[in-house]
Amino acid sequence: MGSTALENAAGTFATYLAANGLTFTAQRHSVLEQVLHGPTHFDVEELVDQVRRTRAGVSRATVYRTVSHLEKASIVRKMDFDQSHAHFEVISKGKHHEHMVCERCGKIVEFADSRLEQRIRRMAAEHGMSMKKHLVQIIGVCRDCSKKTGG
Amino acid sequence: MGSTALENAAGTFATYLAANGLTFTAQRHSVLEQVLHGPTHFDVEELVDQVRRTRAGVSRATVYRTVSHLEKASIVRKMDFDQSHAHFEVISKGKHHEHMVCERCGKIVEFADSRLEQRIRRMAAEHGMSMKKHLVQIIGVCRDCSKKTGG
DNA sequence: ATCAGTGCAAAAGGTTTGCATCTGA
DNA sequence: TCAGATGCAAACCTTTTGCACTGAT
Repeated sequence: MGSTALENAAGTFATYLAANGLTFTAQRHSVLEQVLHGPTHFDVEELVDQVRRTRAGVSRATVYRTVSHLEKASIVRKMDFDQSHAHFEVISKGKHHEHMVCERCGKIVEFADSRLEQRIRRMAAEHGMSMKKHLVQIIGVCRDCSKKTGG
Repeated sequence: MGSTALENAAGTFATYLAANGLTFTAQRHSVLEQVLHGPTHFDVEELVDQVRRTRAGVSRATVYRTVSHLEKASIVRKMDFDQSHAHFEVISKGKHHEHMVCERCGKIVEFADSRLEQRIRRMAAEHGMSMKKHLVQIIGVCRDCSKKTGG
């Protein structure tokens, strides 16, 4: 299942582009490739660096524009972890999950809990909200950091 | 209990300022007052306008600096609803709550659910995370907007 | 040819900061 | 008095955009 996920995503992106009369250019290939090979969580500046390391000649503007397309194609998802800059997550074909963020080391741990999800759906329903998406974040100090200096 | 909450918050702020060798200036009074009189959720630009309406001569910089102090004093709390600009919530002495945001009209509804909180505490514990705070957001279309154009 | 894509540099927004001046305990 | 506070404008940072040029069909 190594390159399969990549091929799938590439297919998804190609479909999205075609459906919108857009072109799968070399630059877009580069950006997609780096997004899929890189960490699950990233911000655009990191991505620009990554892409530049691999392929010279992709401008910052193009990276931003491509990420925006990847978002529309549901290959990445914008996360509002921080107000200062955008942060994205590569959407795995896996299950929905939430996030824990360590405020000391910045590590992000994913978790899922069906009872939690259930509760959230119920709350939305009780308030007459047609839920499009939801977000759960736990901010604290992770196990490793607690060991180092105390929780 | 009308002005009591205000007096309490003013007291809290005064204590915070004193504890840090800072001064409770006229400008800081103005900003605090507007924060307490204004809506529970606000962004700085709105606050600048509000303060300006009441008292001329409070600069944007001072409003930003004061809000930052209010945050440290735990009178307001920064919310990461949106990556484009900071959004704050006045911390009521009331119970903890989460938020639902309508993506059509921007309305924010607060809700609380002990089972949800319980589940979150459990998840943190299971992952060895010492939780400092958490965040739950439900994004969707509210009842009113659903009525207007369909959910 | 034609229409989209790209790069560059400038523009845009929100937020922060340097500095000279003012002020309150 | 004198450290802290303020206002202004410039600086900052991330993200977006205008425009002329390039490229693929």
